Amino acid sequence: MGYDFKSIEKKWQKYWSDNKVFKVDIDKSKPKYYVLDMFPYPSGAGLHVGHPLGYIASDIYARYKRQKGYNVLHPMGYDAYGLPAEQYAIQTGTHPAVTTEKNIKRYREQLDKIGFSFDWDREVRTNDPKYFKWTQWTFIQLFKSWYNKKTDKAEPIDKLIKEFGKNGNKNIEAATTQEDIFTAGQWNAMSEKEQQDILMNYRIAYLSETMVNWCPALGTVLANDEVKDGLSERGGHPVERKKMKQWLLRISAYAQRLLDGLEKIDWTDSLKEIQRNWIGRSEGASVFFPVKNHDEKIEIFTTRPDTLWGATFMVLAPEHELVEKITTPEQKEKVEKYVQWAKNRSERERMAEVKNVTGEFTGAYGINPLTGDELPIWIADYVLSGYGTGAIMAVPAHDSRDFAFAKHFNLPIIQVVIKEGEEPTDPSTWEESYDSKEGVLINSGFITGMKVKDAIKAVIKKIEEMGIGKGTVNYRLRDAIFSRQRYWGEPFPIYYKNGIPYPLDESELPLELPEVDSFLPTEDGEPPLARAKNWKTKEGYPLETNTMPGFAGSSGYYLRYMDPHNDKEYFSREAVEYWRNVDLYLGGDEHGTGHLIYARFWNKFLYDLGLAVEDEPFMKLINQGKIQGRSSFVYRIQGTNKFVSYNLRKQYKTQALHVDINLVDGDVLDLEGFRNWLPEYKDAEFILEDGKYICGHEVEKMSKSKHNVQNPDDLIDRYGADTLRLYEMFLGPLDQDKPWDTKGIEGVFRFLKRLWKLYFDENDNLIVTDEKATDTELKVLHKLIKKIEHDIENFSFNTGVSAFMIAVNELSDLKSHKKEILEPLAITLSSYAPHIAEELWSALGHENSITYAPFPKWEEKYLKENTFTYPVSFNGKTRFKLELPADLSKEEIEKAALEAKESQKWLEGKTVRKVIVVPKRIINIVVS
RNA sequence: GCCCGGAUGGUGGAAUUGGUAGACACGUUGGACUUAAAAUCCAAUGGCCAUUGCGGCCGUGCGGGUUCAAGUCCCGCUCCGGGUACCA
Repeated sequence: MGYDFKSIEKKWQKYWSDNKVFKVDIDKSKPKYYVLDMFPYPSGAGLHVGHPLGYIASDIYARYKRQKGYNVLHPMGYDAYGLPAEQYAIQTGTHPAVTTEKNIKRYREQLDKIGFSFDWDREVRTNDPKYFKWTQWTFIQLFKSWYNKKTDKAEPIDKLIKEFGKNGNKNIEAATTQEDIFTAGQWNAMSEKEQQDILMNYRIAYLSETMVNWCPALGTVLANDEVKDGLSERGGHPVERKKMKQWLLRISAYAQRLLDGLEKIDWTDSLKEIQRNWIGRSEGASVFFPVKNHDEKIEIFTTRPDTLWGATFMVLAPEHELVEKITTPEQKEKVEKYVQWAKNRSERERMAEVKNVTGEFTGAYGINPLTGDELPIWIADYVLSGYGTGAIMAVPAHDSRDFAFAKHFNLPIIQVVIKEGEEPTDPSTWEESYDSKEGVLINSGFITGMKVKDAIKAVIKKIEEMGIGKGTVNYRLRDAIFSRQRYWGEPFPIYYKNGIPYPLDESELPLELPEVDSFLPTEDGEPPLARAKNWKTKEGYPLETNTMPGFAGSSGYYLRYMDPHNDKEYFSREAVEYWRNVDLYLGGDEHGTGHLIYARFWNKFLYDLGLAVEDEPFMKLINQGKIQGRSSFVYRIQGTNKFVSYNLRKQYKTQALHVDINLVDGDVLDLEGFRNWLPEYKDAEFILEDGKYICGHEVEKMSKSKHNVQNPDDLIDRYGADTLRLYEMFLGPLDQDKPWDTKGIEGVFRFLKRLWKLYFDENDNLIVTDEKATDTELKVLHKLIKKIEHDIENFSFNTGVSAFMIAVNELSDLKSHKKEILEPLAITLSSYAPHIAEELWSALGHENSITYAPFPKWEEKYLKENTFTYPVSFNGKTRFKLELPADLSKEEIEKAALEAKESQKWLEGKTVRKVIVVPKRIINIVVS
């Protein structure tokens, strides 16, 4: 029978599940360790081999940590809301809950076959009312909170209301869109509606009329991170800018904390960089420019206040509120036309035409508050309404965009910064602007001669003294649009009374989705929930018809895992104080600007509320690379049904067609299988080479349409889960993208069969003995333990697998069948290949699972080498090898090397200049 | 454009962080076992030259440099992948 993986894996999977081997509870006698995989969306297509890659790695780590004595929390669940199930519902009428349930079932079956050590008792699903109750609850807290800049945290809105009643808002420093100052008297005199409108400007979850990314094809708005290149990330549909009333989360209030938090977490530099760019902090100054013959002032933002003397014009975003007021009658028509044109352009058009310079003169002039110069005010869509103040001073000499604009419209260019030691030149002859912050100021009043950095500080100080501006920091990070005009998501716990939104009482939660007759928007463009009958509170007030976006449910799930069945609170104090936060988080880096920002924000908010106990949710994060597909191709001679083998294809005019990789074995096509694959190939003819049809191949994305999807079930069927686990790890470094090549899996399968043979003979008799192990055997074992420990801790799983192979090869050569060696070997292997390890463990007479067997300790004494084989080089070139006792001194080594008979040939007629000896490394003899 | 990664045999990849380049596998070739195949085992396998023996030369995308010694460090490129995109 030999290594019968099928029965072994079935047996142990059942054992783990029946005995709840991986169930964990709070155990204060042990240190905790929290290993988490990114929340999967259960898609209808099921898993392909790329999906479990991260799960296998995290599972190895979780199992290893258990053996190192940690109490390991390793849960799994489902991010169950999502567009695919809803799109399917629209097409077929099948309720998304039904589709989702079905997909989850399939997903679970696939996961179970791989032998993961999840504590399934902690499973959560975002569409489960017991779960989303707390998503809704958090939303209510966000609604009832404001961000106090003085304490730098979220605080209850009630406190703010009291303060308004006492002192108005003059003493409040908040993250807010409220600009007008009011007194307590004014506040108390306001109507309920007026008060609520003002509070809305402070709430962290707030309703606002803003420009949104509207995707007509999906019938919903999208968050910034859900739009890529002007198209929706899901489905690739065009996205427009549209002004709509939407729920938003005031994540911008947390921009600085999100930035600072990156310093203390162990993520890859590239991911931190992605987040830093997304947050986009820039320091500069805001300066007020009076408008000639108007009372209005234009506030501009600049990172280069030192270049104020180089400003030659101003530019407003077409949407800027002052455009209408300041435009002169003569320019009115042109300006209106431009504004209209800019407004109607789609996001994609705008982005595609970035290099085209467009704009219009308003006829108005701004006044440079430092120089008194009059600057023509233009509008142009290269200035964005959403960033800074939507207005700039243009310094064409030192900003490439202003430069292009000035060139195009023939506006003056004045140089005010120069590289040290250079002479000024005429900017009108320049090919490009000088944007660098390196340099010295010229033609700039009191800052002339200063270095840029000092000049910036000096100007900020000056404008602050003059009261015409101040140093400010701007962030690119925008508030997150939090409502979707879709059905399949969490309903908002919000109702409207006289048009004013109010949160439901917490006792009303969870608010479940209503039944609807169709999953499409209504005829008047209302979201699907508007179709529901009786979508109102028991008092009869209408409920919010938007639903929450995908990231709502996935932003706090790691906290819920700590205490998933708690129906009184999100999670208990006790649970969060024990589990705290995620120690190791594994997933793809495509979540850099989405989930990973939102979850950090969500966590910080809960931290401010005193619920979360750590202000960063994910301490260490590893991005697993993607597994790419390896596509196979056949070459059809154009216009025929004849296929020519790869190496002969050049002789014909051919067309390369994807062929199902299951019909190809080592690039050789299964001709019969191919003919039966699709009806059109039934009568296919072939031109063979050496009697075979050789296919071409290419590495590309794994996808159904490319017929290169490898699904794990087939491989498990043929080789078993342990082989699959080992092979996925063996493919290469975890964080690198790598192509999938099924061929190599044979190698790890052979390894497991060889391993098996260390324990059993051909007749399945256990051949493990109690004989004392030799030093050589012990060295093999301890070398392995040391290496595996090191590799797991460094997430170098691929080299770990080869270490196992080396050890098993060596033990096979030694014909080693000793328990003293083979028992620790089984434990060491058990995190990688848990099924076979359990089987071996039980064959060795153990009755408990290997899961909690302590990880063996390696000992230095077994690793000692008596001799070392030195590579001896001459002038850096290795010439021969010399075995010497390991404990020789440098001088003795040098002597031995020079005296070795192989050395003579290289020393002949040469002078020894120098001998470099690095003990246990190398000997290098320099001759000339 | 800007910001990150990366480039090592026919293939996936290793290399204790400056110290024997190509571990471990796949593939290929040859051999053993077998009536045969599968499975298994053994051997060879970076390139070129030599092969009568030793052996020699070249070699980690390209060009320079530092060093006794460079895949690894520095400078300058090329190509590939990812992120971002008028963010003032």
